[in-house]
Amino acid sequence: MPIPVTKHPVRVRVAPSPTGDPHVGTAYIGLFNLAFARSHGGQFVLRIEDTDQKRSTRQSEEAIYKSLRWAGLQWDEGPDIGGPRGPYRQSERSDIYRQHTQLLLDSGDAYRCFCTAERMDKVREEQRARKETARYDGFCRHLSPEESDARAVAEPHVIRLKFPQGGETVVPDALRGAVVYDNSQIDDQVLMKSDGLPTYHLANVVDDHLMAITHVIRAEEWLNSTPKHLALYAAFGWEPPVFAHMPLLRNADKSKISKRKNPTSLEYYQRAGVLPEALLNFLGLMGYSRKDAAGQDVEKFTLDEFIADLDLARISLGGPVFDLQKLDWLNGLYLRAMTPEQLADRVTAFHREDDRHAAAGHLVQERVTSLGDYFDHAGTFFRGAVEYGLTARYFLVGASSRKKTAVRLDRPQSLRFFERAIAVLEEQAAWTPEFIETRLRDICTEANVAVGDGFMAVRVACLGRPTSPPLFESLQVLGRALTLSRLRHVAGLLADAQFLQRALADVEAEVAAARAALQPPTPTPEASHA
RNA sequence: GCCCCGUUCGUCUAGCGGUCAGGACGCGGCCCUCUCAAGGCUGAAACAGGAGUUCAAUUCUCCUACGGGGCACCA
Repeated sequence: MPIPVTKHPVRVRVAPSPTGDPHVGTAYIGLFNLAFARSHGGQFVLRIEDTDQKRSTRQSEEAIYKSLRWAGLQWDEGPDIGGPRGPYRQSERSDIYRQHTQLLLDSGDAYRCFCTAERMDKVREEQRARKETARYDGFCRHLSPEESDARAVAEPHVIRLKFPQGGETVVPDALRGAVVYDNSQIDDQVLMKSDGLPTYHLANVVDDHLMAITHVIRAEEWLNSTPKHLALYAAFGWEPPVFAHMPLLRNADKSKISKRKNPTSLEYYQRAGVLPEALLNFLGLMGYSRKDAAGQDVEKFTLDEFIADLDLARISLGGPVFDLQKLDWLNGLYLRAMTPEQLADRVTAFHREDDRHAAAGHLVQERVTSLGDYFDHAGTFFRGAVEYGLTARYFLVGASSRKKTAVRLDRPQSLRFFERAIAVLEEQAAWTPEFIETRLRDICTEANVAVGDGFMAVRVACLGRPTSPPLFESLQVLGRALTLSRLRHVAGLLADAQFLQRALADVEAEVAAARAALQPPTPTPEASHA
């Protein structure tokens, strides 16, 4: 089934929400959107969905630009570069949403809802008690226009879509055909929040239309809300775009990819020395595959080749597990394909453009004995995961203490200690040594362990060694993305009850092998007879 | 709980009624080799289960199971 392309030019978009780190899922969806646009001579738009005032930050927005550019996903129109259909930041489009909401109010396709949060909670509770689907009960749906207008003056309210009751809605999905929904399953979605800002559903439909988006290629998590979007297009009298819902990237346990179980921040990959072309190549293998003219599977390809080949209809819908091992292999393939000069240039550029060196130099200066010695001390700042051998024993918080009275945590307690550390360091705050130190001290106190012991556990987890420059400055240099990924990695290791035993067994095996190598060779029977 | 989507080696996938079910990562073995990688060769490894349609089902239909997603004044 070919993807319908009736309108020209093709216009697609990626619409991240600037809440937290730039996400690898954004790059994944961005890649397919960009490639689709390019392969049809169309445009790729970046829109910032910052209607959640509480969580959106400008800092996160900047990080998204930086990371998407790094990855090589350059947009044709966006908040930072403008374009004919702007503004591209939803927080700057409030008037547009207000006008369109008024249109729906006037036409009777939307209505004001004065229900309080308390009432909504109660309704939901009752529905749950009766084992019904929790949905809005339509309490305000039939208020008279007069009452609605009168109360609107003083009472806080939201505006809801009057979703058709009865019948069904068919979502034509370009990847899976017609998906049918019973309208009774769908409730009256809030379109405008009481703060006067639109919800995703309204903003997304209005913007997609005004920005002349022809194909909405987005993650599968949106499939179930598409009937509401279709209802909005209908209420406005607009022609809906073509929808294609991509499978969700998964963790190893098949759940939706999450930072708990995978590095999801694009900054992580950049700072871990992953080549952007390798990352895109890898993402292009998720749910998709290609063959060469001879029918052989092709694993390695450039963005241009991906674009030339792209056929959305070939996307496989099973959720692909994001496998770092294969990414590593691909990255190595790219590195090996370079000439030595190219490799040197890339390494040099990677380091020259990296802000870690200025601070790392400061930390390492007192410890280096030569220029070449530098990376012995600073190398850990420029890698992804670190390997732990015998040092894994420090993960049992307290294992480093020489004081007999010191508290030592067992494995589950240590795991909780690390989880706590992750939680406090995740907090949206400036990534400074002061912030890190304060938070880590707090959790040591909470856990009732000596700060030296707690810090040692974190040091080994994040830097790989029990000796390092001052911890907090080091973590600052390492950066939030790498620090958290290493802490999460260790938490994952600690979650395995057998991990430490296995690490110990590995070490013992190594020692045994070394010992065996030291033994004089036993004379062979032949030798002794001779 | 309700709704929706999905299900081929551990993982990414090819397959679109008749195949020894192919490739890739990872894993094992062998070769190459001063080490380690890389590279070459090679091995183990999958159609979730059950009905039906058909001369023939991995492929089509239905049911079940399992996985995922959604059911917010978050996106």
